[in-house]
Amino acid sequence: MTLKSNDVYREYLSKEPLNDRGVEFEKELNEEQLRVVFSEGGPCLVIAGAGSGKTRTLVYRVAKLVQDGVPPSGILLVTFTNKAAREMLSRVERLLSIDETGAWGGTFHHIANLILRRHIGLLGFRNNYTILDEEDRGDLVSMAITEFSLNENRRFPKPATVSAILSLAANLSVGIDRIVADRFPFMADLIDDLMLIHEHITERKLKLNALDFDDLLLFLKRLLVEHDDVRTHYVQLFRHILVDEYQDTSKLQADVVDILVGGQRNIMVVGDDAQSIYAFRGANYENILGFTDRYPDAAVYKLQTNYRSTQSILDLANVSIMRNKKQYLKQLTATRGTGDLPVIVRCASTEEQAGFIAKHILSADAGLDEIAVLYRSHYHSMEIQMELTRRGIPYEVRSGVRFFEQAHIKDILSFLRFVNNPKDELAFKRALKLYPGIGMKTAASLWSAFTMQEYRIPSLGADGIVQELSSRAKKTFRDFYGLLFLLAETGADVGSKLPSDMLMMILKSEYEEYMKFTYTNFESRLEDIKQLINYSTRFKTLTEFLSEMALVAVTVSPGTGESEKERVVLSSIHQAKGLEWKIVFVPWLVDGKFPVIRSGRNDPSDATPDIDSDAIEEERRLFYVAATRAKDRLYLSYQGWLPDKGSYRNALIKPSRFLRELPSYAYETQE
DNA sequence: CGCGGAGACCTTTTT
DNA sequence: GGTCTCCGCG
Repeated sequence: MTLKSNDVYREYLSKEPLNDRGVEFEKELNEEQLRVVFSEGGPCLVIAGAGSGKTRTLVYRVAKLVQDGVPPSGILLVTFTNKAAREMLSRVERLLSIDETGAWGGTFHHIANLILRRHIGLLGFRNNYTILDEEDRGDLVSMAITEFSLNENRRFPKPATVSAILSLAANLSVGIDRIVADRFPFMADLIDDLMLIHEHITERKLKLNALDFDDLLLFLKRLLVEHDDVRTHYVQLFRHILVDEYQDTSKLQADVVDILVGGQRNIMVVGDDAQSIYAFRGANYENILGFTDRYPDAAVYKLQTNYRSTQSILDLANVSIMRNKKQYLKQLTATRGTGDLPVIVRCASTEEQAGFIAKHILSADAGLDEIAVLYRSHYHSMEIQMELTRRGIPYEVRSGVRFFEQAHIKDILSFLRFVNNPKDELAFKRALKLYPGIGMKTAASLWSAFTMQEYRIPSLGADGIVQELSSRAKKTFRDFYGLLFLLAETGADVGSKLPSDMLMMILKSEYEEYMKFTYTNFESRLEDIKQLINYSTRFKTLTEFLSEMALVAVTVSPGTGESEKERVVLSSIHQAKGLEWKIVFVPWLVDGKFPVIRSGRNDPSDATPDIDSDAIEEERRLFYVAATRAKDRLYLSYQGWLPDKGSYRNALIKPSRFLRELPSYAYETQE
């Protein structure tokens, strides 16, 4: 069946104009996009190039569904970041001139959490479970390593590596042995130990009543597979499922989606295989390549018109990505004309590069908020930050330390974490150790005393277990315990006290005194905590607040000009996905830095100086993502000299292979 | 047993 | 820069 989309669209509008915004509809979407928006139910795969308006298409699709009478709560919109979800839903709201769509929108993890809170009892957990972040899981792993003395005879990989392996196994739905064989062959002799650790921390998490990020997805799948009634409920609830950035979904996530789609098969996925940059985390682009095998009746649309960049920028991106073997062929065409050639800039040093960027920012014919610096690794931004600060250019760093992951924020949150979930040993110890005179040992013995009281705060008499402590420790434990008692005072229903009130109580307790005493940067810590309290006022329950802390990434901006509206954005390329700026700088295009060469690979059999092709292809896609963020101007820069580790001299450096492999017609050079 | 200081080491990307 | 480890003192 072929449809003349414009006709359909006109007919549709004549019947039901999209309020006063119908005009926007016509202006913004092209024929192909309209066809996607108006496609009748059923599976739908949209393979769309960079800058093609994928998000817009999804937004309009959701709006149309709502207008067609699909209850908003029957729409599940899965996006990559919570921010993207919020933005998309608010665009739908504006489009329909309503206050709230009521659609379910968010990341896989967010949605999993919403569903699990209601049903996790079926899996043996309690619904006040803690969500563990990467650091917490790393701690669990290292505790296991210590417990089994795995470090004694040989050098054991870092907890983060172990964690990554476990995570990949979960997300790709395969055994640990497969992951090790495929991606970590040099660890083949450690498989038994890895299994041991895995089993151990799985048990441990059950005891802690805690789930890590992967568990959220893993348990959601289990819940849906094992409990027919729950599955039926959500399959019927979500009449339409839309997934953005499908190229970056993992096997596990695709499985969950396939289950939720059920018999209705109203699924639409949108993605660009050329922008798959999360394989290291278990993204599996078999999902997008194999979509039509799983849904043979799927309608497939290719969006190849680019509305963002000039043709010169696209040409450079296209010619670069052509070198990748694994891809759908797409030929992007710009609607915006040729534009200026991208510029490759050779700088002598890292500092000079920072100077160059700052100078061009100042002389650019664009607002500061239309300019971004996108880099491969966080530390690439160091000198640039310094230079921008020096010249008083306001900027905002979007990568790096997240606000809620800062030690002092996690410190104060650990009180709440514990009150919310009294089985959370990690939180108990973390909070307790903040008090002077309490270290590892004391915390551990107090924990075992506490667990004897069956995890109930009010039932524990503080004095009952402090007798053997030093007098200083005694006093601090009484303080600590008194505070917990106060926080949990309401007894049965912890949720009846507002999170912000609880944070205030912590601050008003002796804790503030200790903080003043312990930290030299007390003032700035206090400032952060006040910000946290401010942020927390929008949450009514503790569980909701803590979930948000765990699942939403808000980065700390050490940048200058907090109050300025116009700020240059400094971001990792990963975090810049889906965004666009008039002018984009990509620094550190240096051999070994971008693409990254993992020097830490202790694989003796890996004698090849080259990086394996899968990894290099992912790096190239990353380069592609970076280049296609630019609308008008693209500056690619590298340093000729870099400080060499181990010697006093600077080492001569080659430009990145991504620059060397470009044909000379694709760019101009500048010193 | 807690804690602070000194020095080494390492830096991919993140929900 | 940030974190981890070791050491010596109270």
